[in-house]
Amino acid sequence: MFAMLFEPVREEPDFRQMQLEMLKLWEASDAFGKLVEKNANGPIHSFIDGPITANDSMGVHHARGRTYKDVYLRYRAMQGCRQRYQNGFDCHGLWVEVEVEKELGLRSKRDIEAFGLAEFIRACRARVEKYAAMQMRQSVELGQWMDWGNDYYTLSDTNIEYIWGFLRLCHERGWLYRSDRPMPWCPRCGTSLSQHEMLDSYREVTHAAVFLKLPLTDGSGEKILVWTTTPWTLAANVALAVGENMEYTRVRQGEDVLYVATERLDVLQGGYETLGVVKGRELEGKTYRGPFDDLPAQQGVNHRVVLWDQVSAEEGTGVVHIAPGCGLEDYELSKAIGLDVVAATDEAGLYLDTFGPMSGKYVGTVAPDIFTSLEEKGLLYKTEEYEHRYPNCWRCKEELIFRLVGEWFIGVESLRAKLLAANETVTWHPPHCGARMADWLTGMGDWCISRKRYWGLPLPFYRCGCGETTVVGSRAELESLATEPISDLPELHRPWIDAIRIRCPKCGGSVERVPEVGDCWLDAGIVPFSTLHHGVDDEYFNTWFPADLVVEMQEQVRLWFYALLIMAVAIDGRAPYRQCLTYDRVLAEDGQAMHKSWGNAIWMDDAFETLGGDPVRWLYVTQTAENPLRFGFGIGRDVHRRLTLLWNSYRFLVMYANVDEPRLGSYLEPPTEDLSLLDRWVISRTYRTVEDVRGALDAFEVRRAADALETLWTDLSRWYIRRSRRRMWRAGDSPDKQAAYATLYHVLVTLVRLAAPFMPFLAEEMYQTLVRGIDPSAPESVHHTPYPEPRPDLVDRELESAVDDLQQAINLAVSARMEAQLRIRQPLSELHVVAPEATRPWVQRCLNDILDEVNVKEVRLADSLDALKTLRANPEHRKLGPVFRQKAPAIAAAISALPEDQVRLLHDGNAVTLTVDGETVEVAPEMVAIEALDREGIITKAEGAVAIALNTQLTDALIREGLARDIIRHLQELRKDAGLELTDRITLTISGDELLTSVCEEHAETIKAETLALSLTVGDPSAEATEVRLGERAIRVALAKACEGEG
RNA sequence: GGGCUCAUAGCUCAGCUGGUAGAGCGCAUCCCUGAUAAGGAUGAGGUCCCUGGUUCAAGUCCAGGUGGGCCCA
Repeated sequence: MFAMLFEPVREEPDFRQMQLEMLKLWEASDAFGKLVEKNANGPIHSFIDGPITANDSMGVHHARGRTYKDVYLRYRAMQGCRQRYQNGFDCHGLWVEVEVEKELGLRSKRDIEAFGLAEFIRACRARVEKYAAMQMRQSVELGQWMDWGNDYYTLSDTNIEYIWGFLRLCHERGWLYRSDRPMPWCPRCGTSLSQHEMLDSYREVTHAAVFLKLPLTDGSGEKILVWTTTPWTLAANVALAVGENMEYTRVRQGEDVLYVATERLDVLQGGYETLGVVKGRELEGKTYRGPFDDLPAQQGVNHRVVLWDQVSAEEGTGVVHIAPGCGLEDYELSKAIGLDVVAATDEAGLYLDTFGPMSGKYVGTVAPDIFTSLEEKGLLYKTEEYEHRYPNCWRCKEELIFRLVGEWFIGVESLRAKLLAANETVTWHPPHCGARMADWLTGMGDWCISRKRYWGLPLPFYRCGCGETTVVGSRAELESLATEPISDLPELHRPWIDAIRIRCPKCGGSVERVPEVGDCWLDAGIVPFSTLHHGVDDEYFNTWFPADLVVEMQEQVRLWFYALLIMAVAIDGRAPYRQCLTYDRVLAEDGQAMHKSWGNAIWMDDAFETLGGDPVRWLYVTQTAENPLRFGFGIGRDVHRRLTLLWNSYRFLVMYANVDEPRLGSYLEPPTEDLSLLDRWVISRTYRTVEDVRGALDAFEVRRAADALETLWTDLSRWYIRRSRRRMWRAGDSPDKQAAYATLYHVLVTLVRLAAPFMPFLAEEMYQTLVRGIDPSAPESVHHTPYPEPRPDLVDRELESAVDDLQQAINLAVSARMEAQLRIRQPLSELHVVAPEATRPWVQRCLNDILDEVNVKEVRLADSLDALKTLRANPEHRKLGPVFRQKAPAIAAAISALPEDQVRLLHDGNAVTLTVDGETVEVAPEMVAIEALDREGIITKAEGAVAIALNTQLTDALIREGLARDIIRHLQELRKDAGLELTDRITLTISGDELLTSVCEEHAETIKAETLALSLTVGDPSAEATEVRLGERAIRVALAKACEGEG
């Protein structure tokens, strides 16, 4: 037994096992390290990784972006690029705090402080470390080649210091300010939410809305009808707003005279009398008695009617209740026209102690008390259930309130134009994300950067009683300003940082840090600077900044992409990225969103276990990035099946090459000797695919690249291998066989190298077997080989389109056979093929393929099928009538009866002379419509420019040959059942009726050759013979493995 | 209310710069078979969401509308 050429390949691919084996191989050979070394002097390709929140095990939705990232890093690496490969973990923020609170059984900020901040922070850090490690393992399993161990963590002091530097810069430029503003506020979490965090927060809820009548204080006794869906804010009312040009109707209802917008009169309950109408501007300046004027908080407030262009008549009464302490728009209006501002609640959503009997009550449940109070004061008109969209806390689902709080902001107005200009320099894929960014930049408000929480970067702001605010820009600066020498500051986090006080540079007073931490988008946005050593190593920074590529989810446009852009433009003046590739969400298989809490999320580990790494990746890359994508195991099975097709081609080569031990040539250089048209065709297809894949990847159309690959291996399997099987199967050596092997080998290896960035495990497995296994001097890993280069000289589009026509002809012929109910194994006598001018010479050279596939004895190329059809002339009565008048009917009858040779003349454009009723008339071609009919025994079919005619008539010889093929087919089945190897020889003894035995004798040589039989004896087989049924008939067969040396 | 996006075969989706509709899956019928728990062919007469417009020609461009999705307000 000689050594096999290739390591044998298992029958079915096991993608999970392959994944684990290749990971082991890479680890053992330090494949990634060697790649980095190999490309150390290559052209720079700078990719910056968006940090993943290290707060949970990864779900498959994380794999989408990570797959894209890895595809591009591997693609560029195979092009020789030098890259940084730094992965990032996002560490801070409420996400982590909320989970840690759950773990520790804490329910509020008070609980956390009682528990002890230092312990809490340590628990947060521990959670981040735990999940960062898990995510790293999962990412490695996905096949991501990153510089693991050299990851950046946004919790690092370095990252924090870079943000401090940025904040000080903002302060120096006058962008940083603190302001009281009504912020969306979660009473449970005790913090405001940023614009970023408001996403997904609105949901349909039903609230009790109230209509109340507020009396004017001009002595008229008239009242204004007002409506609100947030009754608790009435206690902070300072004004009523009306539309300047809106019309209000004065109505009498019982004791009351009410003002209501004319368009809203239907809100009135019961009958009323119309007294007149006024425009909103006529109401301006009127004063009224507020609903809670008796409260301490309301003392000194001047309640009046104001004009506002945002008042609409679509709901309520056309009069808007204004409480600047409880709503953003209200607050902005108050700033614009100088209204009083009344703050209403504390951190937990409880009324402040200036609210009399309501003090300490929770605003979320106070509505009934409010209604009672209004009722008692005679102000209540009516209440109703009202359904509307209202924001909830994205984390704990508590309904948000708006609360006047002091927060820190970065003013963006002076940056807006620069940001828009910088965005113009970025190439977005898809382009509309650029438009989305521009839209966001145009409408964005100032960036609220403070969070009243614990686990986050500490804002380095120190507000002195003297009015001076100091922004510390670095740890060194902190040390120089500190009141005491800093001896024990383990990290730049709360609570340790809170203990450091600084000396006010202006007055020398001792100042403590503000309690707030920063928005975690500051953490992520600073990454290009903190990881590229900005200001420390300029050469390094300028080498890698801006990034050539950033790949993130679409929703990150407003988030990370935005944070990156604003910080980079502020610090450096340039956009931090050149190309941005975005992708959409991952949905469950049924199109629903995936939610942990809905139980329909799929964890990465489960997906690996069930599908394996490459199928997960392939599922992603074969979908359009910019559209939402469905992920599920049903879809996964489909992907598995498609990849199996590629596996089968690989297995085919290995199996046959191990039998034949052919010379395979270089995997890098396409073969040139003794190539058949089929070989040239598949080589052309391969190199056209090289062009397509590179083109698509360069255009960031990953799906198009993956589709091109899949089409190639489909063509390879369904046509090249299908048509080459017999070339390999043939015994002995021949130039044609060598060419077939060399071609299949080169094409498969090229395909695998092209596919390597997409399916790193399968590609590696195939490369290891096909290349490394027989050539130890080849690169250690497929990922170390250069990405295949285009070879336009080998691409032959004419040949490819000829093969298309050829396949078309074969399909038509097979379809015709189906119609005639003639199975393929039954040989037929002849097939006529019409192919277009351009491809005919090629088709001519491929007639053998047609002979085989259609199983006919002869194929003829024809210009047209007309000669094979019966032509009939049908009279065109409209044309005949005007010319022949009364004779027309007779002439029409004569035309219908024309012999075919005459019809053919007409068909070719000639006139024909007829004798009708003894009279000679001439019929012109346009007077007839020619109809072509299939002749008995011939079926024709046409599609596009290709047509065929199949002769379906059987002869005795054809039938006998068909039987021989049936016999061969069954003998092969018996061979397999007997567990014989491909190359085992056999002996055959067959008995049967006279017809079958004579067929066996007649076709003995063919039967023996096809079944590797050394002998075929017609006679009485032994008792162990198997009966084989052939339709109505049967034969008995004894099949035995031939002994060594026999024959 | 504003911005973006999608609407193509039973299902999931392709269709680049306009030229007589495609793939995979499912289903049905059939074929092939030493790659074989693979592979192939054919089929369902698809209003390419609707209405207008540009054009010799429009899923493909333009306008308006309808219905999903995402986001902003």
